[in-house]
Amino acid sequence: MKKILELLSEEMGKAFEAAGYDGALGRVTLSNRPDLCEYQCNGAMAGAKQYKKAPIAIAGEVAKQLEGSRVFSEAAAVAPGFLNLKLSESYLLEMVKAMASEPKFGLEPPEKKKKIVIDYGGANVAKPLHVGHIRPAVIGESVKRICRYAGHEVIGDAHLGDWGLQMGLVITALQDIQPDLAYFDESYQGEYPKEAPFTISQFEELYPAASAKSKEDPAYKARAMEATFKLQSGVRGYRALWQQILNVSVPDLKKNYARLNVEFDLWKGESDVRDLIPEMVDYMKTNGYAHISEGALVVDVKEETDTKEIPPCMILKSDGAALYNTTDLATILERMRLYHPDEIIYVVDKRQELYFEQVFRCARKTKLVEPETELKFLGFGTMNGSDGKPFKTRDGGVMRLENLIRETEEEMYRKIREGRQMPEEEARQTAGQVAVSALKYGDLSNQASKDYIFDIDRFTSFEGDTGPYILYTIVRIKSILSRFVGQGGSLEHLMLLPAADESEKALEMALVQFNTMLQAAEQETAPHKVCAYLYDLANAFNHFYHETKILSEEDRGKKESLIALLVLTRDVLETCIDLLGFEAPEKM
RNA sequence: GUGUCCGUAGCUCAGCUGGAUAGAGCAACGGCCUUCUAAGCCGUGGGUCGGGGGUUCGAAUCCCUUCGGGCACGCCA
Repeated sequence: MKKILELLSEEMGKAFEAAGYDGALGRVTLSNRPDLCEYQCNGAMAGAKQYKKAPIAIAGEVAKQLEGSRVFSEAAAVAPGFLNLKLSESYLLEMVKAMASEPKFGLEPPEKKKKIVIDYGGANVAKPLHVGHIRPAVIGESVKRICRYAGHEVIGDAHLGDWGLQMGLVITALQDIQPDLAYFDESYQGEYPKEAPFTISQFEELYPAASAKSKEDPAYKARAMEATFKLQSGVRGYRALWQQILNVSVPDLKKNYARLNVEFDLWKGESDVRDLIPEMVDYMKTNGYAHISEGALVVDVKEETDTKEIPPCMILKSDGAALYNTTDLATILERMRLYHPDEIIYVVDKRQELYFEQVFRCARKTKLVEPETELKFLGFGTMNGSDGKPFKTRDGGVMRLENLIRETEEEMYRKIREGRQMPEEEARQTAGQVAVSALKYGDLSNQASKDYIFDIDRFTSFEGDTGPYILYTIVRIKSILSRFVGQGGSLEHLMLLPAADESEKALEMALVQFNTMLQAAEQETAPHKVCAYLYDLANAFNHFYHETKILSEEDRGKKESLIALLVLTRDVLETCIDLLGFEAPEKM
């Protein structure tokens, strides 16, 4: 179905035309003065100059055309030329009914169904996830769900960092601890053991220690680089050990992502494109795209229209080694071959914007992608502590993601135990769900591109614009519905009646905004719009709830209508939280 | 230096294809539970939208300028 503002604008446009004016002036927007009206149209003021007429006169003529309208119950011309509008309850009811009966609450399918690859998460093998990984995971997952809901085919790829120096570091560190392992014996010909010679918890110390050591000790770093080189050049033992590291690390990553309801369709990594690199480099050379500059192989990507200097995109370092650019470009090549996407979205730290600009230009210039392939950079800001600086633990270290989640769960559990009577096990489970909502909503309600301040007390609060508040609202609805069913009521085939009061009408108007909101969220890849909508809708519901007695309503038809409205509200709220990547418990 | 993003209430943030009295939440204060979850609802106070200029009937929103801050700027990812 069409969006409400489009329908209202069409209606208003007809009135403008009937009064002898350009119909395009009839653009209707949500009122910014809810005390005066529900919707407004400012077209009379916009058209005043064109028609050399006082805006109020135009508005008056248009308002006259709307007398007896089935859409607007009120259309008043107000100085200096506003058209203040109220929707008729019967028309609004038609909209709500249509929304309830149509798939996806009246969201129209996209004009063109796209195949989208979304690259998010930013995890590295053998390095535990830390708080810095929460944003790409949470934002990427939500964007994936939003695009998918909007009707596109979406492939989420974790694109693991599994091929760089960090692998060499971990291997070197392992060698120091267990030098006798068969993997390090170059004369060893037999099968390697099936069991990995290490556990995931060992990596937790191994990598940070190795990384620190390599910064201080050049000899150590040289060993790590050599190990990296051996791995990349295919030394048998190193490859086997690398595979063991993946075998241990990837399930652990999956487990941690799963706690945040983050699911990837692909667990590909940088290593997957290793064999494409020589071919790609050769292609860039033979087609004259790449040339040597300061010893390195580069592709120029600057353009006439640039307002700043764009450095060339480096394909190979002066020592001939591949780098991040190389794997990213090869990954684009691979994705085009395997999936041929219409769009690739990168959910990465916004500090990498210039870098990706280079990569995108390079991919275009070298025709790795088609001219119409969209390459989109979705940069996110830093998650800061209350001091406005990147979030740290109390002792100044980097906090593990697992610990952040656990601490949030503990906090939620404590609050639930304080405020509610609930069995231990149920309280634990509920705390888990509410904690995820707190973390995700706290993150997603901020614009992705901005830095934000992580405040655990604020996010876990049940008050205000928080995940727990949204869940609480849903739980309230579920509670009424289950009582209704318990009393023998059915949630099927309920007939909606026109809104009986202002709070009910306001709830319906909020509901009807759904398709508008979702389209904007999808087109702008903006999960925070879903959050803002959720909060508006939850507020509208809670206000309505306060004003309306539902289960004690004696008129059966009216009661069923109220229940139908509750069902719709619940469904929309739950759809929205699913788009953000969390879910509501039955009780809390 | 060049580019880029940001500066809105004490704090955290919306609003930015220009519209009426700039909105929320938190914090502060005051109301509302014999009745569907008060983890809720209603209300009060709190603002030179960093400063200046311009465009416009009208600017937080567009343009210019200035101050303050973040970030990026070829062999890291």
